[in-house]
Amino acid sequence: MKLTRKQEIIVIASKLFKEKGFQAVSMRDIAKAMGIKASSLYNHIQGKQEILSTLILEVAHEFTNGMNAVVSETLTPIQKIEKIIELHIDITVNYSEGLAALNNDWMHLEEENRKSYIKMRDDYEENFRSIIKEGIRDKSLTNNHPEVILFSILSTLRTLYLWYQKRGKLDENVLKKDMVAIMLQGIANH
Amino acid sequence: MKLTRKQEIIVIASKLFKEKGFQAVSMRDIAKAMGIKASSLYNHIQGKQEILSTLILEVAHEFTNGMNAVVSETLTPIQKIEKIIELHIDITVNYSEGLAALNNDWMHLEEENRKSYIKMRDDYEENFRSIIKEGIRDKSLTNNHPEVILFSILSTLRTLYLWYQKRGKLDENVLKKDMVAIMLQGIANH
DNA sequence: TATTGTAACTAACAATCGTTAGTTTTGTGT
DNA sequence: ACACAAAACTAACGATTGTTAGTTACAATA
Repeated sequence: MKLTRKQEIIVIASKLFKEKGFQAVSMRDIAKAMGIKASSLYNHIQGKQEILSTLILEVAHEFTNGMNAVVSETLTPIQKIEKIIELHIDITVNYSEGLAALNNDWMHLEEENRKSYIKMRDDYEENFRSIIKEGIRDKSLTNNHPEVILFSILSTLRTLYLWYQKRGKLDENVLKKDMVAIMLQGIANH
Repeated sequence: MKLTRKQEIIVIASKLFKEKGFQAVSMRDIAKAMGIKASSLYNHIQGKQEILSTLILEVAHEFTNGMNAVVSETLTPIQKIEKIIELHIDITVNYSEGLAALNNDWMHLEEENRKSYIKMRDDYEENFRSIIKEGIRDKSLTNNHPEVILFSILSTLRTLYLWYQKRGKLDENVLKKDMVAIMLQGIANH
């Protein structure tokens, strides 16, 4: 499928953002990477802020939709967690650069978009938290502090994009299997 | 203990960097937070870059020294991993803002400092990797891909600073116990 | 061939950036 | 009261920022 010029700009900008961060990339940097002048970018986009918000909100919606799908299924807490791990891996593979922007540059979103991003993130975490608490209640999960469990898993899943590229040789399914094993069973042999 | 004016600047700047990132904080922002003019900062520091490098390299040395101490002790791989978790928690508690800079803004270090930071980080990871491989060899650790184990643990430890503040009520020792349990035994009840 | 829309261009804007030079204020010890 | 050092100030610099206005090149369509 052929990209529109606008999409091309967003793809190229996202790669620069991932390397240097949103604030360190100028419109002239983006233009140079496209082989055009900075002012020409404005034939296709409204401004720098639009690039960032498009990138981040697209990924945020992927997470929200994915989580909603998981929640609405009738599964055990552990099965739901496995689905969530799968969701993160899929998004990491398909939206690596957007994920970097979401993790590192969300605070540079303008007021309105920042608010709706934070809302989506909070809702996402709250759904995840509920699943964990449910698992602790029915004794399928260990009785550790739910907040520590939540952040341990989420930290790993959220920074997967930093590692996935280096591990290109590692198959997506093998990665999923190992990650599920490590998070559920731990790394100690017993 | 009383801080020098230089140290005050670095403390205040680090808090701003943690919120907005290095590039989004101007010397005028830092000065305003200090209640002085931007040019007055130069009576105490060489420039913006010095603030960043001081912050990051200080924390990086903490990690290096801590890891060297762990490696030189005669402990089982699992005991070494516990020590490393402890190390990260300690650094998180004492250098929260520097840790944020290290994680998010290391790429804005100038050539020489960036190189030495990367060297320290690579050495750190290599030491950690060796411990994990040793654990897999002697069967005290599960036979998952060592790289996946490494990144799972390190992701959690490295982003702890993002969560620790919210969980102020959680005692440092309880946190350590839960994190060790989760990483070693997993979260599934068995 | 003439028209039209797309996408590039040049030139410039006001604002802000890190930093420097030179000067004045403030506080301390004699 | 005086000297001296520390630390603030004002003013400005050249560079870079995101963005706008107005214009030109080019390709497809009528």
